[in-house]
Amino acid sequence: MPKLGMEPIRREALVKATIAEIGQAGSLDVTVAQIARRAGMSSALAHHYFGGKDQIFLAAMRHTLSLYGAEVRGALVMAHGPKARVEAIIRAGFTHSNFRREVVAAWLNFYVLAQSDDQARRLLAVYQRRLHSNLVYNLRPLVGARSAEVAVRIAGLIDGLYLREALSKEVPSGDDATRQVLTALAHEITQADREPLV
Amino acid sequence: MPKLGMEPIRREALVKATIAEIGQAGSLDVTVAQIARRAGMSSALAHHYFGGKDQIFLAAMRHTLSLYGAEVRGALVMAHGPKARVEAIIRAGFTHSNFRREVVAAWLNFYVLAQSDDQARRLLAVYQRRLHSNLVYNLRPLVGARSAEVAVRIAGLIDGLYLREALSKEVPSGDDATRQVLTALAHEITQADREPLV
DNA sequence: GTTTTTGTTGATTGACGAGTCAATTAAAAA
DNA sequence: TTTTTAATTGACTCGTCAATCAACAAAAAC
Repeated sequence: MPKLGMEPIRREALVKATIAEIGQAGSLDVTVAQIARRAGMSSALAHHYFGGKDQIFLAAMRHTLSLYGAEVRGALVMAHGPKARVEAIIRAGFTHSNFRREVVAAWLNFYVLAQSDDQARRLLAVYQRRLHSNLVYNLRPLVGARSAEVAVRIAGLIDGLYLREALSKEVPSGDDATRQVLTALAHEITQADREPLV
Repeated sequence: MPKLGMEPIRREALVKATIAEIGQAGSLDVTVAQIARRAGMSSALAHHYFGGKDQIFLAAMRHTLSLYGAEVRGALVMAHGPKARVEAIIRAGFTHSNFRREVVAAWLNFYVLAQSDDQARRLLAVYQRRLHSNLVYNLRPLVGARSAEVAVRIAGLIDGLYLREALSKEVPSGDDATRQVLTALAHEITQADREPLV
């Protein structure tokens, strides 16, 4: 039955199945056979297309990351003005879709992987730098020269609240977290207004 | 050679070895044999005292957690006045010792485990609640009724900055992170001074 | 119509690892 | 002194899993 051009289809199916399996297990403790079965093929085929388990994981991570990136970009095109843009970035991180089991699991295990796997760490750095420069750029009109510093706090707060929300409740509320970050942002802006020359 | 009363000694050695192995691997992907060898005993003995791998991990997590708790408590007794106490809590999270390889690995894998293991999740909740109420209590004189809300932001910022610092650089700087959180705290206090009645 | 290329899998290998158990040692209790 | 109890391990079982490979199927190229 070899229909041609199966490779991209198989790869995508495997990536999705990988994310689903990781989400179900909560860890990277999933076998190639499980992934392949969910993707509707033999484990040998998974090895054939990806070469090894690590490659499959990396591809899954890249996919999760790019979904997040797309979400941020999508939110940004609909936002006009610096404040709306910063708010869009914040909101994008706490979307319902970002709190799905699989996505949380992907992120947490991504962090774990980043300790030992250089490729994972680099991927993470890319995402963080993009988010950071996005924030810095749009914060400048709001908080002036302190922009870079403020961006660190906002980004850190996003990550920290995401982590807490994802782990503490069964049904995470992105709205609570969003409100918290927006409040912090408001403080930063107020602060800037008090020291307009700094 | 059965000297009596070996159990607590063996347990402690196993817990320490577990943390060290997790730190070296960066993940929970360590074998009981590895742990036991590092602790200077056979793997059978590890099973004898702990019953299984999961129990060993849980004990290691509890140990890491209690070390952190002790650090916070130690910092608190030397701090007088609400502001100094809040600052002490913040500083305690970014100590050099908290950025050691093994400790970072323990925390990250703890988060991963908390998704699927109920005991781990409960342990994490305990730590978070303690930190939260500590913050709320000491923040009240500083920010009044907003205390609870502010505590969420401070705690979130601590976690987020810790995560970023631990993963982005090879040599994490607790000082940078501490400064960032203290600045955020200053903003919150300023904000409180502007709305003294709320 | 033959050959090459792409897709596909069952079967197998080789390694590893968690947990068990019977057996050994020596201290302590009786 | 005999017996119980704690400490300890080597050897073994049973299962799992990543990775490989030979072989087969069908479309495309020649």
